[in-house]
Amino acid sequence: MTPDARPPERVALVVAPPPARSGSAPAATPHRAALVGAGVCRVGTLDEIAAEVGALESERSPRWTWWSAAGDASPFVATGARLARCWDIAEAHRLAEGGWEATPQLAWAAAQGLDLTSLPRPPSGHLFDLDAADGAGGDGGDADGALPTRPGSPIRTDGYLLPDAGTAAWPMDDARLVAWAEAALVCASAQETRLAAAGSRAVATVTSESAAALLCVELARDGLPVDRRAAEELISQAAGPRPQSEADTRAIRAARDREVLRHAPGREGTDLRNPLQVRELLASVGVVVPNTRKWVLEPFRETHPLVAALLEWRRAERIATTYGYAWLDAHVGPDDRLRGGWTACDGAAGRMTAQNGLHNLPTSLRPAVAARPGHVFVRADLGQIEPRVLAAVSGDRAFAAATRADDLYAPVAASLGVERPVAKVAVLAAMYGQRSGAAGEALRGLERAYPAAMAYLDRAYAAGVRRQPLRTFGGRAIPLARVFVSEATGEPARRDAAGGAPPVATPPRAARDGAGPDTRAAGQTGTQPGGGPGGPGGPGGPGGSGGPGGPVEPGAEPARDAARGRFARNAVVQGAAAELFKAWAATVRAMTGDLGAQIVLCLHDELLLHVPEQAAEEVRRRVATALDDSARRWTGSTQVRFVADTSIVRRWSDAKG
DNA sequence: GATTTCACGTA
DNA sequence: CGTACGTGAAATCC
Repeated sequence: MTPDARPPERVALVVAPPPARSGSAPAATPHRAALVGAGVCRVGTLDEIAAEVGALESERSPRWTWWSAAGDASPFVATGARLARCWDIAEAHRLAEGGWEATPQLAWAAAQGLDLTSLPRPPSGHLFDLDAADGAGGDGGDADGALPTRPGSPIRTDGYLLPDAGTAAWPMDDARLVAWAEAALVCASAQETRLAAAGSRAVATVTSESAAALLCVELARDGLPVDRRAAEELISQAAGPRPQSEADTRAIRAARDREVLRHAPGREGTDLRNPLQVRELLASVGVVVPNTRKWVLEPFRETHPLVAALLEWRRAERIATTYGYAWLDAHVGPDDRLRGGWTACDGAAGRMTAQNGLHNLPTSLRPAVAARPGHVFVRADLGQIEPRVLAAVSGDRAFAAATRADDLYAPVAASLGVERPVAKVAVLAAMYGQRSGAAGEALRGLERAYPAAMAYLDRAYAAGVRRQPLRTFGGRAIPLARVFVSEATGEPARRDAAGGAPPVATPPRAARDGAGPDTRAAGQTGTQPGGGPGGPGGPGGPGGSGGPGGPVEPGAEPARDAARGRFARNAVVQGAAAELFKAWAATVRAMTGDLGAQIVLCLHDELLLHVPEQAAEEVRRRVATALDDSARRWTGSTQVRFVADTSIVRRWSDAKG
């Protein structure tokens, strides 16, 4: 199909944001779009531009370039357009700079090498913005007095973008729309130049991350096919029949509660949804626990019938509240598709995320995910992806040799002279951090057998502790400045709201500007924790550079430091696995679209495709081929083998490999 | 009304 | 055998 080997031409595709809403009027859909590049410059209605997009796609297959897929590609995806190659400026920015915020203003400034700490912000007050939309509707500058370089341009004389360019507060006429598209071209090119200069494989990563972001828009559009009647049946088994009224709801709830409370005479008033009261309830029957979590209670199952009843109650309550009828009604459309928002990368290591239960649907409900008549699912799981990824990113020859086995742990066990389960635990402990050290001996064996892989993990850990810039194999910056743990327990590690940032829902960062001590001020020379893969495991010590020298910094806090170290060690593996997965998903998307296949679910190491029955075998073959192709491109070699278990099923729950 | 804590589902 | 994510209910803090 591809006519030649030249890199595809960039064509910017942008849409005007919906006009500022007046009063309580609902936000309108964008109605105009622009397309600029490859010798073409068009402005028009969405329909007009969609026709142009279709023609260009089939004739030139350009590198569609947009500020973000969600903002600019959605209207075209909605019409059913299938676009092959793209460059997503927001995703490129997230990759290069870390964190989640990726407005055009921020991405532009970073790409231009401008100081991010003095990024111009819009006037601020919300009420104020409405006035600004009218009053400053001309090409007025903002408070800084910085003016556009020329009428209609979003670029200020000081090099930054106008703070409200691209928003409803900067209403776009056709001239502005074209300038907005031209700015996207400039920004993307600058991003590419910077990424290429860094000498990494980051440019390739951006293209697959961009494809993943476009896939996310398609996933949100298409949804996951659900057998509604099967879902209702499963829910009713767990949570009882669908309530017909408020009173009915209360009665069913009370009945469920009674099954537990009858084991505690005299305490029928306990609110089972209140953990404190539950703890007291348990204490009253002699079960004294620090908290009432499932794994804490599990050992007490036989101690008192109340415990078993409570655990069963929790299971039912989970279905009733989170995955019950309300969930079904809210998120499964009239076409029997479960829909939620998707993001191409989380704020930490870069995995995909999904909302509305798409990523944490209890296995007990999975039989309800069923192919439509005339269709089947092709499901594919990557096997042992994380240790295989570690072999690739660390360049460890011996570990790479182990990946040639279908079961990687078998040769590892042989090398260490231990049983397979011991080898497995040791590898997992090495990758994820051993806190309750069990496999000490086996770990030392790993150090001897696979020194490069272990050193890679150690370097990541050290970089995390020292807050040194760190990147995944594919070039994604890992945000280390913001990881902390709650001091007391030392347990729950979380990122603060500024950086890690929730993707779609309820961004609570409304008035963020402090944003914490964002350490990416200057260079951001991210280092990978290991030597390049091509090189002979060259242990080119990254952190080196003298750095803080002493092992303990002034403000060192062991609990937090260790948590950051574990986070970093996990992130370089998990994040690289996410990169490979997305490259695979993008390749599958590209290779199977012509057969009518639709990717309907991405689950970290698993793909679910909805395909016409007669195409199933061919799709299954191509999914496997796609893995070989994307793995070879991603690793740059054939040393590390990746394996996928693929099957053709009618229900998601069928035939787990 | 927004944020935090607890709990639990997935990988 | 740890990290990450999203969700809901209740408690807590303005």
